[in-house]
Amino acid sequence: MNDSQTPSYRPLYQQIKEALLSRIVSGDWPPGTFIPSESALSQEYGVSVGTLRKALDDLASDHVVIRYQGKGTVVATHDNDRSLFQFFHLTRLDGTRSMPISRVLLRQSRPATVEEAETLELEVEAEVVHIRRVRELEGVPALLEELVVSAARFPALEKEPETLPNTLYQLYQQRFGQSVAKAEERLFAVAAGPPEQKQLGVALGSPLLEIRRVARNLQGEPLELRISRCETQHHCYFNEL
Amino acid sequence: MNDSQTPSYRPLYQQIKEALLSRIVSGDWPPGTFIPSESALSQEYGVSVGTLRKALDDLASDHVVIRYQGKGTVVATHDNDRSLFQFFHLTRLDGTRSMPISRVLLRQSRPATVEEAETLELEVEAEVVHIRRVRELEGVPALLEELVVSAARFPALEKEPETLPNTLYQLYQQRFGQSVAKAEERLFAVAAGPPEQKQLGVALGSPLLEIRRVARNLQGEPLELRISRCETQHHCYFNEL
DNA sequence: GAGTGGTCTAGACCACGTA
DNA sequence: ACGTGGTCTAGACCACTCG
Repeated sequence: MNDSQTPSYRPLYQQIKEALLSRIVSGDWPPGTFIPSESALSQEYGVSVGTLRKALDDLASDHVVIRYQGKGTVVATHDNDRSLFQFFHLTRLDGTRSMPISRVLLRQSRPATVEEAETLELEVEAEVVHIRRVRELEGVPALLEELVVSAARFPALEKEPETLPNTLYQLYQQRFGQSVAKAEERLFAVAAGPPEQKQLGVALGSPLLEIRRVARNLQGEPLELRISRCETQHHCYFNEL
Repeated sequence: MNDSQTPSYRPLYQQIKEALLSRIVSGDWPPGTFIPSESALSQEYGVSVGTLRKALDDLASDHVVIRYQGKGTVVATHDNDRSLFQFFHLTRLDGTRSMPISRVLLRQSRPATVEEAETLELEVEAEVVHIRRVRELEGVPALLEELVVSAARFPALEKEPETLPNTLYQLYQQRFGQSVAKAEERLFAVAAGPPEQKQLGVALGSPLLEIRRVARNLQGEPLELRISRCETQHHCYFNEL
């Protein structure tokens, strides 16, 4: 994936791609705005339309921008349907999706644990915001979620309005200028403990699906560590290969 | 994904892509062979190199062919490293992969259950081959796998040499001309039963990760139903979003 | 050096959305 | 009617592999 070697040759379209990406990251083109047309950009950078096009196509396949024929190219947001479902793999048994409804149980600021600091690449005991919530699918509590972000990167997140939006990533993007661009998930099977017993109404020790996700921004820096525990009687984690 | 609408307009490169795909499916170009060069194919089909190139790039991103600069374009096989790992998402906790070692416990031909017939799109009680095996990771039994395929599509599979290869998909491809091109996986958390207790050495009722996979060929027809139950103390299911 | 895929160009036309 | 992205062309040169 990463070339630590000096590439000794770097295609023009990749340089253009980087230039465009840096303008997006810098806030020059905020999420949701239309960027200049292909021909305008190709003139600005002094390259052919085809080369600029390849750069934009690359960004589109990375979900950084979305192209609409006849309209233009827009910087991706987290309220686009496609973007919403990029990070939510829990579906009904037949593969259809449904929107979860969230209820926040805990919101606090505290020092990071060693594991959290390491994962989020923070100083030891740096301040983090910790949120715990239950998410319902089809009206049934299905998920117990713990999530942790850097308090420095998301200042006063714990003081946000009582009703956090369902899609936290939208909040990260709009309030803090941090777009979740990619994530890694590790899945485990674990036994339900007292918290899950209480919140999800499952038996102590019954099997749950644990999803540990590290969400990253456009530059690849870790933004959020999220641990979800999910009951899989009515839903499952769906993945296409 | 699917256009059930009459498209009323179909880009040339998509038609070319289909034509190339049909030649691969038909066995005209078997897996592992190099197909003609871009310029040769563009002449044959009477289109520009750019158009033919776009068709090939599409097939490459579908993992149907693999392109090597300076060498040529080869029909994908299941012994390429990349193809091997497309369907195997179990990794060590740090995300690194290791090759599993398989031991077959059972191999029999029998009528399909209702669920199997439905999933594999077979007549009720059509004959299927059923294989059960244990797979070891790092020398520790980690997976108990049940898999079922159509006996008509894989004739005499149950009489294959005693030592089935580790990568069954390679066997499907080489012996039966069936390439697994894509798959859907559904993940659940389940409690270990007596078989898992015996084969994996885990406690009765301990949580296991269940992976239900339907593997499909290039045409999208279901080839194999596979149910794996996995212990997640030393390994996990890894997914990048 | 010959052949392959990868990049880059310049320009034409098409399909789509909006006004 | 106009501007956008999508397709298609023809040709040049570059980087890589191999004999």
